[in-house]
Amino acid sequence: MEISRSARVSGGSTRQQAYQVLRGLIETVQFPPGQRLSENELAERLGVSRTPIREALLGLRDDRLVEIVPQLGTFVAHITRAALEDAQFIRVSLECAAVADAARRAEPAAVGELEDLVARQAEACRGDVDRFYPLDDEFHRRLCSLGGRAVAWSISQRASGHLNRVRRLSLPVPDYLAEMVAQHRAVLAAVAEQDPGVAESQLRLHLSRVLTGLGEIAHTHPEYFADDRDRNWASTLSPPHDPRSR
Amino acid sequence: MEISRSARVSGGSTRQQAYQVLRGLIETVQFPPGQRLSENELAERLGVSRTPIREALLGLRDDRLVEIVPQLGTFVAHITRAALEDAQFIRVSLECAAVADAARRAEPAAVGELEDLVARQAEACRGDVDRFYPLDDEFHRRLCSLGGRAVAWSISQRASGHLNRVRRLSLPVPDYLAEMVAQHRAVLAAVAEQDPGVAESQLRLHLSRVLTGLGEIAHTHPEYFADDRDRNWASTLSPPHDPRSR
DNA sequence: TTCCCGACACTACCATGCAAGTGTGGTGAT
DNA sequence: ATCACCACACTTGCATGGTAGTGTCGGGAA
Repeated sequence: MEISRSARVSGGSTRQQAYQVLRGLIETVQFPPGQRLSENELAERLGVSRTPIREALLGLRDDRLVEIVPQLGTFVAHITRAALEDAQFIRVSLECAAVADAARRAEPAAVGELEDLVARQAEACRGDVDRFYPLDDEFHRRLCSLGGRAVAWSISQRASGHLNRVRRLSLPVPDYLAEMVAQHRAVLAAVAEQDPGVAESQLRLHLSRVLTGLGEIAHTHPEYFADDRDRNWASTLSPPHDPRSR
Repeated sequence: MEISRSARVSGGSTRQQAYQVLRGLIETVQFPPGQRLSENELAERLGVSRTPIREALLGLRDDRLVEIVPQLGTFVAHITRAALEDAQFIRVSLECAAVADAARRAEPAAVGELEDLVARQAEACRGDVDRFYPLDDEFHRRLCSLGGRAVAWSISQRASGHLNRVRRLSLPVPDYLAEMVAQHRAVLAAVAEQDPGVAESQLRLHLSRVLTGLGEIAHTHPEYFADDRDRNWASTLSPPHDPRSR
């Protein structure tokens, strides 16, 4: 897995490439939670020195994707209920606020582009499912940009490392993907009709759907999780949100 | 300004201390926007090597407080309207969502502690005004923790570097501080009455107040600001830089 | 006087060396 | 057989050296 093959296309500095590669390996669970990450070993395998590796790992630590213990080692972070709750809170808060702004400033041209994107998602459901996730991310990113809140997506994405891992662990059931597409359509329709309230509540519903399969995943892959309490994941993770707020 | 005198008390690694020191110097505008920051010079002045300085600067780049131009230099970021809007959006979105949760789970004991805190703020208004800002931060931090959303404050604080600078530039008019305290009381009252909607709208009103003096500050300190549209020298000084991918 | 151009000083990026601390496994004593 | 202990291998944190690229400034030509 040399860096030249994995992500030379992404350009940028060695540090950025290393960050992208490592983040991808962690989010796709190719580096499973708990795995030890040695600066020396990673530097050798990626064909660079320790410095950019080290700096990339510091960034991943900010994302709570790795845990660095001085003089001991660096480890891929276990999935915890607290981390998932935090990530979900950040994502819902930022993206819902962003989509509300998007609904207020909805431009027909941009909405049309998003509809095309959703149509491509519907195709990807039936074809290669690995193509769905990038389209999903692209949808949410442009939804934020639509309201002039591109920063919402960048922060949300940065904080959603744990969520992306459980998303990857979820088996891509076609029905599930079709439901995603339908929810995207619902959000987009509300945006097109310039109804911030409905757009926000629809997006909130959509985002809460990501964690529904969590209990099952925690059961099939217990070694990926670190219980910071009980294992009652699904019950507390989608708290009854007040739909009337805001 | 050796690191041993400035922040040895903060403990932690050299990198964390360097980050704290530099962030403080930037937020208090002792390092004014546009100032050049040389790794070598900072390392010498703080009495450490370039490595922890460099890593601290990378963190400050994530916070958008410095701009690193490869092979050219590192500069304290100018204050821009876009950066302020982004920071404000993040802060409002996260803290409003957090305070809504706080209102739902309001515990009388914790509310009482916050009332004590507000009382101390009222004292600080008349006394040393420099004591007000830490109390202000503490109030917002504990408000987030109250609803189990401590992460909201940590992310908000990390993103609020630009806001903290304009706060520092605002002259501490006593009336202004008194108004802050009154708004804190209003938010807290809504939380105590377990009214998420009012708590959220009151906090939104309070947070929007921070930027009211912005126009005047931009007039008295034009050199600290960079119009993010024209001004030729600014475009060459902040060239189209890699869109934060770290 | 004005303009072009080249040497220079300086930058951040990356590579590497050294030091302090921790877990482990083997060895010796009991 | 069991336990204590010590040396070793390995870790990250920090210091330092080398490299490619950029802006600056001064000298020479027009």
